Amino acid sequence: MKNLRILIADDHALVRQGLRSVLEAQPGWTVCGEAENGRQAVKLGRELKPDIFLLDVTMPELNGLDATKQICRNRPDAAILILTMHESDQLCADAIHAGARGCVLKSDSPRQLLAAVEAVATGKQYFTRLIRDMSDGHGISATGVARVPLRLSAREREIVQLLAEGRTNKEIAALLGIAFKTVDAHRTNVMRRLSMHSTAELVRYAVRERIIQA
Amino acid sequence: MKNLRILIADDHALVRQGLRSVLEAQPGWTVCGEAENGRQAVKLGRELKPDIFLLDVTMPELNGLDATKQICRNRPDAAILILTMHESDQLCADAIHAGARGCVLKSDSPRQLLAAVEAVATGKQYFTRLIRDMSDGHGISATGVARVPLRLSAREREIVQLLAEGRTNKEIAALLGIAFKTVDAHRTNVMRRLSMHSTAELVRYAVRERIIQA
DNA sequence: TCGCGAATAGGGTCATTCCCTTAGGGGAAA
DNA sequence: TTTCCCCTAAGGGAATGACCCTATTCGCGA
Repeated sequence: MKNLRILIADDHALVRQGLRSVLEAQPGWTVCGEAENGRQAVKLGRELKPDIFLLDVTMPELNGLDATKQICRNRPDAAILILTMHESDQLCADAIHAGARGCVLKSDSPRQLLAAVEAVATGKQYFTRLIRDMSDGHGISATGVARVPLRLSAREREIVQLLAEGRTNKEIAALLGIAFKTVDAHRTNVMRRLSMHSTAELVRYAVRERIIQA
Repeated sequence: MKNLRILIADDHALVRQGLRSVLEAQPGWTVCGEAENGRQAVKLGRELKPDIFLLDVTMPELNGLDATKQICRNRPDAAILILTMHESDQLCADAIHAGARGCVLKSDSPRQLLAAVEAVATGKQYFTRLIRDMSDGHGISATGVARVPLRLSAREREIVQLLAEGRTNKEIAALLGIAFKTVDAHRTNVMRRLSMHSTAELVRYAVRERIIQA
């Protein structure tokens, strides 16, 4: 692996320290700067011209996604890796749209972070989503490289919302004027696609994806 | 400074790595174990008997404050330092009440973390923010009508957390080493007191009350 | 035109939730 | 000591959810 200069941005100093210690353990890799918000990251990016940007999503003043957009305008070839606490399909989609090449979780292992940095440095994409059972084969490969973030159809979204609001299949069927079994089918489909096994997980998904408010 | 053995608990691997690199840079200090949730921290604490516990607040299965209470029962002399993302007077008060000796923010500098560890190791307290005077009334509404705060007991909160994480009564019973019917009783009690009628509502409650993260 | 996927509907089976009642022991507070 | 709350536990029963199937209709786009 060639030499790499990396800029890290996270509002938590202790997290920055963790990232630095993981990244600088690789020969040839250096953390050329630290930012504690998105605005600082954009500014330092112009000055230091790093090879890689590693940006936390939630930062004061300017968040990671908006920072990504600005950095992409300044430096279209920049390799930007988004760092997030919660896994979210919507976030992955937003990150791609903003111009990021990848997405890593704070709960991922140092090894996964290194793999992600190496991937985006060589022009590839890297998304550490859990590997999901997607029968169309357009899902996520075993290497963690994603093609298409998972999306729900409008109907599925509607039903997930009602489920997450605490309604039963039967109530939803009555509300929507469809059969109980149809509601059950939608629920089953969604849960299988998302690799979930309980209502609780579905509710948390709905909150994460802003389908409902907690 | 004498030798110190430290146990760290945080659900984010990259944060653990950061804490480790900061702590182990001190001569004589070692991180003797890592836990990714509160339950694991309690278990490892019994086995490894560390001098210091460094516990994140928000963790799956068992949060840092409830873990603190359990560790204090096992090892009354343990020095427990709470790690949190958001600064909050209420949290500091809760941490003291649970038995912690200090509170550090993830946005604090490595230097502050080291100072905090050194303080609690020598029997002192360390809080990065002052604690608000908590003498003002609790449980009485503005109209003067005594209101039951609908607070959950520690055991109930523990079970609500596990339920909201998607576990079944049976799984929780196995995890806590109690009877399935006891878990069911706790769940039923909580839901009746909170006027809830479904798991979904319970999950949303848990998210609102920050018992779990979405 | 053909194929695909979404939405609809119905079949069955087994596990789980939800709600009721009752009850003993322990600890804290009065 | 007595009272009260919490944790523990159990039995029973109705309702619901979780997870398998297959199948038809419809609209969109290759």
